[in-house]
Amino acid sequence: MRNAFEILAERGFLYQSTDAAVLKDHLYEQPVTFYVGFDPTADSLHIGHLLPVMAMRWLQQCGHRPIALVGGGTAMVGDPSGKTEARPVLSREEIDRNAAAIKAQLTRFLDFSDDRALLVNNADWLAPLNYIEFLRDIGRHFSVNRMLAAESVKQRLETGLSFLEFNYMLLQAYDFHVLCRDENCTLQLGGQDQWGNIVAGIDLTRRLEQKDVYGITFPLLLKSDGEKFGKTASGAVWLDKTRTSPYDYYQFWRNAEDADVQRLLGFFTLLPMEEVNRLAGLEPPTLNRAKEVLAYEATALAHGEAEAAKAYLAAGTQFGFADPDGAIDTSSNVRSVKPKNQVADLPTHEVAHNDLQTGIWIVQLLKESGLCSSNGEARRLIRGGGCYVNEERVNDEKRAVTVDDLEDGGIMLRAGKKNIRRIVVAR
RNA sequence: GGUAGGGUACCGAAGCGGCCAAACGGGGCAGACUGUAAAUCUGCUGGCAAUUGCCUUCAGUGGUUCGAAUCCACUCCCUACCA
Repeated sequence: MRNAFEILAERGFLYQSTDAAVLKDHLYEQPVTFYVGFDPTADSLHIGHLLPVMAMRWLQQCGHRPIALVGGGTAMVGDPSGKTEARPVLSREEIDRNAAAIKAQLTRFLDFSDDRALLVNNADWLAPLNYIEFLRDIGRHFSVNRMLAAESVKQRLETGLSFLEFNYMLLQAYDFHVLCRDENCTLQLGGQDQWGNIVAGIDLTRRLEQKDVYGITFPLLLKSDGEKFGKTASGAVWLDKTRTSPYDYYQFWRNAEDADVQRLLGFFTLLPMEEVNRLAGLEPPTLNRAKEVLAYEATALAHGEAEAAKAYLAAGTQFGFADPDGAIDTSSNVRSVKPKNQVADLPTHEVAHNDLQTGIWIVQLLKESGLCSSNGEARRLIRGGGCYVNEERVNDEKRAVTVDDLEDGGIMLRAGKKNIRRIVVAR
């Protein structure tokens, strides 16, 4: 079996790590238990969480055991770092509910059977902590001088940070120690901003357990132009299909920029790197095939092959297929999904037959179908020439959509180039 | 606790009694161009109604005024220096 460390390195997951040679050996010698922290602030993961999840998947596939740690304890005190708007303080019930939902999503990526992966909540050990004991047993091991030297703290020092925020490092370090003690966890992974906390955890664990433990950070995922990744007009891209439909999820990946394709294939698909490099090296127009593969594979991981195929066909019917003849070789199953002559399986919006009979005001329909968030926005869209009914531009803000617009049992409503709803009559 | 400076729309940042739904930049959306890409150019960017209108918004509360984001009082929060 190939070494997990090599796989992560080759796919671009490694930003920093503790001594690479030692860590590599460590991952060679035995199955290793490792952990990644997640904030239970919502009942769904989004694309921003996906990089660690994929890394966990690779590690698990190499025989190692993942622990997903939900930061219930830290969520109970709120987030100090967002000084403009503090993260809401969550109750234990909310956290438990969110944790359960997150676990359900992780199940698509990780195998939780027979304790091959764990989900833990740090509230279990953080909440009962006694301040005096914590100071005595844990606080004594931390040097404020060293903490101040940490890059993350240095930056915050410019704008100021509260004592609570300053303490996050101790709490996270404590997490690592607990997991090492109770689950023999010897590796922590996290975003590149977590480096200081991870190192703190390593130091603490070494002192308290006399054990060597390790850390890895991931690169910060940005678009090639330096913009934040994973945000769209309508906010975050969620893994929950009721928040982000599989079609929209597919489209998010399909709309990747040229310059990002290689990295994204490495991170978010399971294709071998030779193939990733080959696909990413395709000449510009056919490079779109690589984006289709990316979108298909990523959607298949999150929602299953059937949903991925549906999204692929729907999007392709709408915008065209990059490689209809299958000339480009790929190991992805997308190659066996053949375009059929059928009504594209687009996100739909139902309307009552009566309403359609009398006619539905286009502005209202745009809003109700979720394409626009207000009537004003819908009007602006129409004024800007971005609204289409059945591929015909709408110029009249007063237009009504009626039964006469039905084609093949539905009405195509489009906002801009890429946002489509198929309006159907509710039965 | 003291002193000084701040809190403006998604973000940054002007405005400092009426012409302010609030300059400018970024972001976002749309149009053109394209490859469902990038870059570029153009328009839009609080809500409701819609040919001149109404409503909500400039940390919060209360006041002065015909009229406040702009003045006053108190409260909350942030930043810096001092203790």
